[in-house]
Amino acid sequence: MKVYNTLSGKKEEFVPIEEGKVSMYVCGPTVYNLIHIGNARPMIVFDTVRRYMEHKGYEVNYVSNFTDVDDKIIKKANEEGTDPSVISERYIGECKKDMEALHVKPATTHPKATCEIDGMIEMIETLIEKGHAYAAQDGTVYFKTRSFPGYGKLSHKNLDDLRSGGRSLLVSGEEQKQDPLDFVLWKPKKEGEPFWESPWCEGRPGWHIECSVMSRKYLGEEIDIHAGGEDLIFPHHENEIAQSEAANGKPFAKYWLHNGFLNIDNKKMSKSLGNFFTVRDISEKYDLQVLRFFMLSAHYRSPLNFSAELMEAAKNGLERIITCVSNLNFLLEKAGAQDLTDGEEKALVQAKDFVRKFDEAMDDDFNTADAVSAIFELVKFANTSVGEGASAAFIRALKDEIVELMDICGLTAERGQEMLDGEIESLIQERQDARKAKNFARADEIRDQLLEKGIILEDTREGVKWKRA
RNA sequence: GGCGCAGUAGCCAAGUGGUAAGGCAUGGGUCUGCAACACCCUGAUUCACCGGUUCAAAUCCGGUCUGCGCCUCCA
Repeated sequence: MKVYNTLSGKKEEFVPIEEGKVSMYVCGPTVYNLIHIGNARPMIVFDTVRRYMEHKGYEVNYVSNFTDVDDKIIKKANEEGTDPSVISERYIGECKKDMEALHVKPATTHPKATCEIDGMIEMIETLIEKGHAYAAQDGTVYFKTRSFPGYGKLSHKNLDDLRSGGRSLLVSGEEQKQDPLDFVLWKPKKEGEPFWESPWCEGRPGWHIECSVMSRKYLGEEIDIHAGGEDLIFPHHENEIAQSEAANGKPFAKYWLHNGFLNIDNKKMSKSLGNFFTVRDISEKYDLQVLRFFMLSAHYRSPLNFSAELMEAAKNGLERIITCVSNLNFLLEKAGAQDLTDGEEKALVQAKDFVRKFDEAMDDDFNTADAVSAIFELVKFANTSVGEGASAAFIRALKDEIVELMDICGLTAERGQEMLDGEIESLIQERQDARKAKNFARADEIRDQLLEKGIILEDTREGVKWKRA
């Protein structure tokens, strides 16, 4: 399995620190509002990475934090006249609902920054002791960027470029910094802000230290994978590396994975442009599984454009796969013969090629676009090779393959066993009787009646099928 | 200014040296009482442009144009 490592700028063979196990940290959202579809991309793609790893037999320890102390949370709390924790708890709850609908598995641990303050203070103390950090007059603690030789290795920047190129870095008004590139580890409280006691002042942690501490606590000093959006490469992840490696004295994460941005009409999503969508917005029109499928249709490192048309296309494509599975289930019930014929055995060997293609695509830096295309090819194969007289074993084998590949992607291809109301069932029967008697007016009337209730009927050679709209 | 990414059919999107996957949409067909649904078939002599390397390039090198991101605790 190869993964693209931002650190080296190359695809590398994935070799976990401990055989058979994967430790993975994914930077989570700041919980000040409903998550937007951009937040959903890393959740979906790295959940898919996790699922694939698990499919390969790895035991994955997956940690993703909630940043629950932040200016925006405090601002919102002040606006509502409530405590910041009320805001963060509310949106953690909402975020978890969205994740569930997106089929993002809960992390092994979802740490919250506010519960890890002691660990942060401890790491900051270590950094000061080792000469990598210093406290200013007002109690602000800064990381001394120049003290860490590897600074810039992730984002491939060098300090001198940053100095000469940086715009506001030099005029940030933070003249108490020894160097403009130094960043905050601990900052003093302002009036009305939540705060914690510390050796330097009453205050709260900087953003970057949170992840270094939570990652170490739940996964250890050295981890396999650290992931997040590409915008986090600098400064967030660069700073995490500096903090963790300076404090622990050993390499931090072996592989750094970053997803590309989600754009709207090739523009960055922003509230000011009015092209801002929350996951909840999308859920009003689509099963969120469609959003997941849409995101998996491109490679995770590419920028991905979002639009209503593309969601429609994704919906139709996903529907094709789901329909195939439901057709197979339908045929399964009707299947006469149970055992595979020789021809069917050969066909199943052929079908394995698509499964192999799927695995090869995923092994190549999680190329979900290619993996999904393998599923489509398998669907086509099933559609063309399952005819009348196909054996139950054959149909089931193909169906199981499709369902399993979809499951690795976090997609549910098999509709649950939905029970028909006795009323609906009898209406369908009545319509069948009417059709037999060529009373098509009555038949159409019943069809319309059911349609109003969201039941779509399909008359096929094998009988009447129905589905919910 | 510094660093980086991208430009493949109407749209989306794989492919990174060996002669263009897959999906959506369109068109044709099958099925059907009709319809809807579904299914099958259908598409780039060509990969932004110009040069170069090579037996061979969408893929490598140089240049040009275009779009985008990061350098502001925005995933």
